[in-house]
Amino acid sequence: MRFKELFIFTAKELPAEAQAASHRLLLRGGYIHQAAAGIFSYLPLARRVMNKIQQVMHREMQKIGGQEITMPVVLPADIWKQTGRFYDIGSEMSRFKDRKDHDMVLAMTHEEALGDLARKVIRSYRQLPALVYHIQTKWRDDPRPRAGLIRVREFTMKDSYSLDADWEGLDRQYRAHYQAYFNIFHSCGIDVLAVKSDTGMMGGKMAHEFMYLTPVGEDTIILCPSCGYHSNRQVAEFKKVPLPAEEPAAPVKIATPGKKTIADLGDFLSLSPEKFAKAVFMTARVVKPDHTEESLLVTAVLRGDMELNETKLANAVRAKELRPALDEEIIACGGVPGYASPRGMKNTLVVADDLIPQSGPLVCGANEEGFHLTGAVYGRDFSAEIVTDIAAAGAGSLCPVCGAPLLAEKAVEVGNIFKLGTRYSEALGCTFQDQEGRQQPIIMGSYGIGVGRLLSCVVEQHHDEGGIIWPITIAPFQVHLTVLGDKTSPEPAEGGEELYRALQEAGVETLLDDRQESPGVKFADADLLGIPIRLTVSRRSLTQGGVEVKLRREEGRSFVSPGETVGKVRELIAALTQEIEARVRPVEYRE
RNA sequence: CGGGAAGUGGGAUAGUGGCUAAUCCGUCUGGUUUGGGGCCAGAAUAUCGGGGGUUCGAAUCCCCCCUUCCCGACCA
Repeated sequence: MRFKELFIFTAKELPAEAQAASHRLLLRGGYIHQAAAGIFSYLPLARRVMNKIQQVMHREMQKIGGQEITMPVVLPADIWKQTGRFYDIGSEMSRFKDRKDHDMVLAMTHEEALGDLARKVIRSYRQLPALVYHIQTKWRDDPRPRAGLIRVREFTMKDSYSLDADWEGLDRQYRAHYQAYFNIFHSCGIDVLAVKSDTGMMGGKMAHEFMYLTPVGEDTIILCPSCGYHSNRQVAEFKKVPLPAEEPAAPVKIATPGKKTIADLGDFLSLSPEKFAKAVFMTARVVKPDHTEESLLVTAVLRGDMELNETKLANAVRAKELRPALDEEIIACGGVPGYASPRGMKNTLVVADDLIPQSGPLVCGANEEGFHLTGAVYGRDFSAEIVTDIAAAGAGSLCPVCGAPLLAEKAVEVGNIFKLGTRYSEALGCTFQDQEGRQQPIIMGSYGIGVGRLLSCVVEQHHDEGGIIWPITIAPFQVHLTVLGDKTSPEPAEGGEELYRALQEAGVETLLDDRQESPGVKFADADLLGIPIRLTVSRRSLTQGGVEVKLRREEGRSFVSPGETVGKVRELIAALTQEIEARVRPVEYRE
């Protein structure tokens, strides 16, 4: 490809809104163009990178027996009604009516579409197991797109779906994906961590997320530096240390005017936070079996030194949505905001963290303006309908495995795998006939990777001040050939053309910068675009033996004769490719 | 959805009631230059996000709306 003919523009300056490095560099390098919030066009360079990423995906999917299909982006709403997600999912899913007044949706994922397909195709256990995948557009009307391609509304996802006759089969496909996903990320040159995660709107039995650690991420990962335990904060466990046993005394009401927070109370009573029981009020939206919804005030009781994990609480009460309760809602159920406790409240579901029953006497609200209660004991002075783990792990919490202090890191979720089980097959009637002639639900799994998000994470990991530094496996071109010519000395231009032709014939993907620009512009653009192997033909290079060879990531440069250049380039491509592929290795599966 | 910020040629900015809306980058034409965004000369491109209002006069003040970004809620 000749730079002159490339459909691209590069920029020194860019819109002020771009913050993340990948966003800035992809914009400046002319890789992407934003059409609206979270909606992008992909220009030739980005398209080429995505094609390469997709090649890696095809290769790894086919290695584990995946067959490529394509499912539609516009789907009939009926199948989404059958699984219930038409009702469970809010405005993140876009709906419309076609000209015949049928309810339609834009696919935000394809479990329903695949289920609909599978129930028509699969008849017998002889057709199982099966694995199909596609690379297709998804639309999720996210309330807050951000950071370029990291979080968008329209995006391309590689999603695969496994169909099995038994749970062992699902387990095999799940583990096969676990390895295949590491292979994909390693082939693209990024390091990820697989963490156990919440199943969220997908439902199902188990899920892992593949996390790329970066400060621009929005998820929080809890890590143990000592034993390697790691988990998404949403589901992270940690070791809770009960307080030393204490003689329970009778509860005493004490005046605490104006002391509404644990910190204020702690100072006021000279007690540390773990001596308190705090009540956190959330309003949950719960979907009933008839698809109607009801609101419910949930009173979460935690020890004063702990924070509420909303995902854990939402799962404990099976809430579709959970938000902080308004004061009016608390008052309506008999609570006094700032001085509230489960004592004496009505019409509320009380959920206590599992540490609460193991705690001795605690200070809690008296449900009376200006008063707290000391010496409150679980079971005697207050109780809960549900007792389970609802506390959030954070930096400094203790590792559930080895007890060392945990770390918290930001991360981007670049992929996920779900053991769906029979959640979709039962709802949609995807059954097969087993060896005994009985109809059984198909056991499903689903597995996704966001292509654009992966691309931008690669940029996050591989860039410097000047621009991107692509891993050779997914670079838009392998070689960036810069020609510095001038009218009085046509030799560099001629040499460049000749070399370009030779590289083309050798099958090397080459971008030839044949523009009439100053050397500074050309080198700056080459740094920005990030093509890994750099060749320069100039008067100076010709006097030094021929062609200058340099890697984007290194300062060092060498000279080879024009005749040796293609061979040298092949050598470099092989070495760089091998370097990346050496990262592809078996990984240990961990729950 | 809550909080904050911003919309001025293609991009980045200046311009807080008064002349023909300014500067840098980019673009176009001609010339020059070719090892790190070079130089000279000339040119085109703006109903100042949209609508309404106040005023002799509005990019500037007021009201409504739209869009984008950031933080949160939410989300894979």
